[in-house]
Amino acid sequence: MEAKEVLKQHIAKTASLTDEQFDYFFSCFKQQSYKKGQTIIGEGDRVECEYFVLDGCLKSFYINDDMKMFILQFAMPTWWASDYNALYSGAKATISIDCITNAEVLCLTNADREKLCSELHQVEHFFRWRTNKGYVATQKRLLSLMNNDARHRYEALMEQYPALYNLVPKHLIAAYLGVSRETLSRLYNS
Amino acid sequence: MEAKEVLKQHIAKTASLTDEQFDYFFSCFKQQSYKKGQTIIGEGDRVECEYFVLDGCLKSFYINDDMKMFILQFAMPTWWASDYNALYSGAKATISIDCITNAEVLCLTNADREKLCSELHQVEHFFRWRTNKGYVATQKRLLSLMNNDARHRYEALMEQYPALYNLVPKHLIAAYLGVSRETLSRLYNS
DNA sequence: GGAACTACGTGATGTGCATCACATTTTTCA
DNA sequence: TGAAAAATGTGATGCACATCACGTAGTTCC
Repeated sequence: MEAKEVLKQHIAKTASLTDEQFDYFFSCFKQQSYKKGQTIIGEGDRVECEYFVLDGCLKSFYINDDMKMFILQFAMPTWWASDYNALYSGAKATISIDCITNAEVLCLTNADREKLCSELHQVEHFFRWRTNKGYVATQKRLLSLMNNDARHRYEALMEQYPALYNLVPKHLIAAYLGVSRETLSRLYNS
Repeated sequence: MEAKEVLKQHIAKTASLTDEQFDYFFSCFKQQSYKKGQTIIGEGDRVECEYFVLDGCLKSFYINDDMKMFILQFAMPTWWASDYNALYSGAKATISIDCITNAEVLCLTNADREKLCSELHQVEHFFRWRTNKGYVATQKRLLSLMNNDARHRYEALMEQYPALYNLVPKHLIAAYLGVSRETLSRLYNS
């Protein structure tokens, strides 16, 4: 399917735009291809855009002082990703994004999003809903991290996103769950 | 200060409403008083409203099967609280809210918020920004939970919200940080 | 003002998971 | 296609924190 059509159907679930409005909306996006392993946002970068995934899989992550990686999100097709703190505030990126597989994305600059939101009420509506969904999901994950042990979290993740099992290396799944790769390995070999 | 004025100044930071628009906006809120210990949202309730805190302190929390409590948020004046998953989806509450101190709040029903958002573009703008802020803060807390040990998290919390130290019992701070009350007690007595 | 409840402190013990170390397999790419 | 790099498996050891148990101080409220 066309990039345009993918985005259109995605938006249509929560906002109703006329064809002209959607054409204008879509015209603000820039399509871009990335290779596996390529960096989209690096630590310390100025963050200009957010990214809508058309194809492939991204990860957004944080690396601490001991070079340990923590994954915030695996971004699959129709998911959005960015360092939203940096993007909204103008601060430098603390969250990085790179490509787990080759990827095809649509880029939208912060300036264009704000412009679209102020020009088209329905676009603002869409972004409110999207952000709300992310907020609720993140709260749920926070609770899961406090409440459940590593095995529970692993099983819950595999149940919700079975595709991840073959798509992303195990040590990245560990970095998402917040356990060491060794512990994760022991979990599913028993 | 008047409830109306508190809300007005709060909104004005991110949205510009005319006086008439704000009057209409405010007319959708219902002011309510609660006593210390009182439940605002109980597990399993239908959630009708979200709450804007004028005075006092609320907590939003989850209780697991072992009756262990995990606190998502301490809601202080000018903060918003609800079970947003239940509120938006119509599902029954899994998050509860009650009062740590006597409290004064403004209630806004889900239906009224959606109505206001669709009628007044600036209101939708406000709620997009508020939710975005919550999203970013929750992500940050998730990272902190994965990255830092209990002492770090405790010190970061006390630095950011020193008022909590005298305002809320220590075992609730423990439930927020995701450690046992015993461990927390040992942390700051050393 | 005394009983009941809640908050808090602190020792002893247990455990889930991290860390270190090294072997093995799989993937990458020149 | 063969060498280097990345991913994975597995044992041994250590530690941060949970849990249990019990004592004390402060608060609530009939």
